[in-house]
This record gives sequence, structure tokens and C-alpha cells, in this order.
Amino acid sequence: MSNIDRSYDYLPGISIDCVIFGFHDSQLKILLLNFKNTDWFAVPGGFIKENENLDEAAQRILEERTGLTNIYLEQFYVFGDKNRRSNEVLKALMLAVDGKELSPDHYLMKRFLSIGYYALIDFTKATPSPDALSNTCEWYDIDTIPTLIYDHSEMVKKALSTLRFFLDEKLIGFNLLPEVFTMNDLQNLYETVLDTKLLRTNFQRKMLSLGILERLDKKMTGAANKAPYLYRFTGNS
Amino acid sequence: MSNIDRSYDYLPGISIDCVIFGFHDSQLKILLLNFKNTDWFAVPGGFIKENENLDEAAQRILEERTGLTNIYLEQFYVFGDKNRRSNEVLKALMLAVDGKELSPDHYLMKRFLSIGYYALIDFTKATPSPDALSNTCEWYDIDTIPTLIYDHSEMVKKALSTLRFFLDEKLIGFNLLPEVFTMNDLQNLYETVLDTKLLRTNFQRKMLSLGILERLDKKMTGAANKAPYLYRFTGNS
DNA sequence: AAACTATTGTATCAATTCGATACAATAATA
DNA sequence: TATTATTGTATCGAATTGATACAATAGTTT
Repeated sequence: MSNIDRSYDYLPGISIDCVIFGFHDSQLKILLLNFKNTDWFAVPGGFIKENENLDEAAQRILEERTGLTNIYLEQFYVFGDKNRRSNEVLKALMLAVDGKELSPDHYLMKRFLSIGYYALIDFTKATPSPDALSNTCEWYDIDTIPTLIYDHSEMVKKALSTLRFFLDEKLIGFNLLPEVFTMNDLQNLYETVLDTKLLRTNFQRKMLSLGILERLDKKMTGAANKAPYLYRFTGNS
Repeated sequence: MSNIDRSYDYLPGISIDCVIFGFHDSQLKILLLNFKNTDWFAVPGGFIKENENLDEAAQRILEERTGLTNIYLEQFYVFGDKNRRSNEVLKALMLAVDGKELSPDHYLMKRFLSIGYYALIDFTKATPSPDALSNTCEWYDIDTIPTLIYDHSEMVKKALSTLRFFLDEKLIGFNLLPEVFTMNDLQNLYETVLDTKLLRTNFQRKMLSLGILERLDKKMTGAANKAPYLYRFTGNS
């Protein structure tokens, strides 16, 4: 996008929006863009190139925002209500960002569907960077998210409920942690995502019984107590 | 579609395809179209009108093929690989059906995404009818499905695995049965969809404990044995 | 260096769930 | 009235899960 009309490089009427989850300091976070010269926020998104598969497009968008490749991501819903995107908001937005008035037949003024992806990334490895329309690309705690444009709040809500649903089902939580972590880190993640307290001993039993964790050396924290083991996720079930 | 180019009435580059499940004679079935003058089969689909929400479009497509309104349906995936649809196949198809040669810049020759929906309907209430491109719209047992065009086989496979996954999770199986059914009918459905045998007594205990079944009169089958109760599904949990 | 503290790893008991079996009830038939 | 096939429910034991107990230990305090 930006100034140049690249509408012909991309599939018309379709965008991808990515709810990018990270985990840090016992907080579940998502990446949000702040549009230039506004206090409007949105989930990172983009368009699909003519010769790109959907997942490839999502990976490209994610790489541009986070600097990471090979990110865990999953389609979760297509948002396509006819009024999901207000053209008034869009015009005001582009005016603020670009200083240009969108003509009524501009390709962006057509109805758009958006394919929702959610991504799980290692917070410590990501280096967020804004896109051409935005000032900042920053982490926000999932429970203190500013008002988002269009239906982006709904997207976040749906992404979160999908993540919750699949956290136990598939074994995807590890994508939110560094490669090596303690059992306490893992429990913390589960408790935060699921928003429930779990019994430490039973959580440990359950995780160990899955046979997907490799026990490494102990982590000497410097605290006056027994040192916890470090673990690494291995797909072996 | 048919002869008239209605491309301007519809969102460009996007279609909806519906995997429509029914259940009859202990068989899980789906509705398939057979294209005119070919032995090619496909899942029913259509396009999205400019002023239609996605779910509305899917409901419309379903109504056109089954005569039913208010069908249980659910988005399950967007199929968007860049090579998912062969233009050679498309041209051959339209030539056979229409007798017309598609020009290279026809809107159908552009890349298309398809939003996959799966629908669960009461087999006994549906009256399948073909669309403008097809001869027949008929039920096929899920395990004897003819070869399908494009990526439609993959769609069916993914729809089925999604149905299996959610059958227990959400309580959606009832949509495949008549309003009133016996416990045996229900077990039959579960066994067929999940492709496993279940223990009758435990299945009954589990279903009754959910508190979602209303017990009605007995069903006098005329068989020389104890008559089973009839049940009706009620959302009450 | 011995006592103390906070946390961790594991064992264990009880409660619940789940698989399997037993059996009484019953609609129609012989 | 006995017989048959199926249904509804109870129950036993195994497996899973929730809750509690407790020993092990890295560092601090005395």
C-alpha cells in the first residue's frame, strides 16, 4: 500500500489479519499497530500476493512485523460481514496517515473480507517493527487492549477463545515460551492463557505424563530454595 | 453464473463451498453435484453477493440445494493455495456444460479462494436439487465418494475431521437426526461419524447425564422386544 | 556449620469418571 | 404362558483426576 497503488499485485477484496500472541512477565500479550497521526490501533495485516499461498502471505506479514521466520500460525476465521469495515473510518484513516483523500472507486473502498490468523511467538526473540501506515508496533497486555478499528476487537476475542480451546488439545503453548523453560514457566503460561489457577503438583504430573518434555539441567536461580529443572519441548509423544 | 456474466453482483475471486452432511440407513452421506455432460463431481458452492454476509450466502446456497432454511452450518477453513484450481479443468468444464469457451480474461479464470462451510441437515427433510451447471444433486456415502474436481476431496476430508472433532465438543450431532429419535439412532450416528464402536450402556449413561435430552413416549416398533423411548434434543444443559 | 526458608519433585489417598458386565423389564411371537 | 430380542439401569473394578503430605535442596541466617 502506502502511496503507491499496488492493487494489481494483490488479490482484490481480501486481506489477512494476524493476532500475534506473546507471553512475558506472566502476561499474555498481542502486537498492535498504532496508525500514524491518530490514536487508532489495529492488529497487523496485509494482502495476498497473486502468486502466494495464504499461509505464505501470513508468514510474510508476520516476518515483516516481528523479524521472525517459521512462526506457528493457524487460520481461525474469515471475517466477512458486509459492514465490518466502515469506509468513513477508512477514509479518515488514510487522510491522517497519507494526507490523501481516497476516491470512492479506490480499490480499498470496496468490500473486504479478512482471513484471521493467530500466531504464537517467542516474545524474547521478536523485534516488532511498524508498517508503512503506522508509528509503532508494540506489545499490549491482552486485558488492557485499546479500542481497535473495524472488527479487530472481535478478531482478538475470537483468536483468544480459539487459542484457549486448542491449548490443551494440540500442544501449542510451547511456541509462546523460549526453547528452554521451567515447569513453573509452563504452568504460568497455562494459567494465564486459560485464566484459571491450576494445582502445581497435578499440572506437573500431567505434563510429564505426556512424554513431550525433555528434562535438562537444573536452573540455578540464586534463590534460597530447591532449583527447578529446565525442560525442552520435543514433539515425541 | 450460467450464461450471464453476473460477476459484478458478486465479490470477486471468492467462492463458498459447502460440505453438506446427512445421515441415513446408518450411513454418513454428503451431497454432490454432477456437472452436465461430464462425470465430474463437486461439492455445492456459489458466490457471495455484494450485500450479503458470509453466513447468509452460505445459507442461501444451502437452501438452493436442499430446500431447507435455517441449516446448522459452520465455517471450517479457507482454501487458497495458488494452484488449488486448474484453469484447464475449469475451461473443459465450462465447455462441456455451457458449450462456451472461457476467454483468458474471464473473471472465473482469475485466482479464487474458497471458504469452506460444513452443514448438518436432517436427511429426511431435504429435497436435493441441482444447480444451473449440474445434472444431479445426490447423496453419496462418505466412504464411496467419486473423484472430485479441484481440491474438493481435500475439503471433504477436512470437513469430516472437523465434524469428528466437534461432534462431542459441541453438541451438534442432533442436527443430523429427525427431531425425535431413539437412543439407538443416536448411538448409530455417533458410531458412524466417529467410525468406532461404542458400548451401548455407557453411551446411554453419558448422553443422559448431559441433561440435554427430553424423554418422550415409547416407540412401539412392532418388534418382539422392549420398546425404546423416544428423545428430543433440548439445549438445556 | 547448623538451623531455617522457600520452592520443587514425587508419593499417596480419596473422589470421580469410565469400561465392562450383570440383570431385570418388556413388546411381540410362538 | 414360555420364549426372544432388545432396552434401561445398577454395579464392580480400573483408570484418571483432585487434594494433601512430605522429603529434597539451593541458598540465607544465625
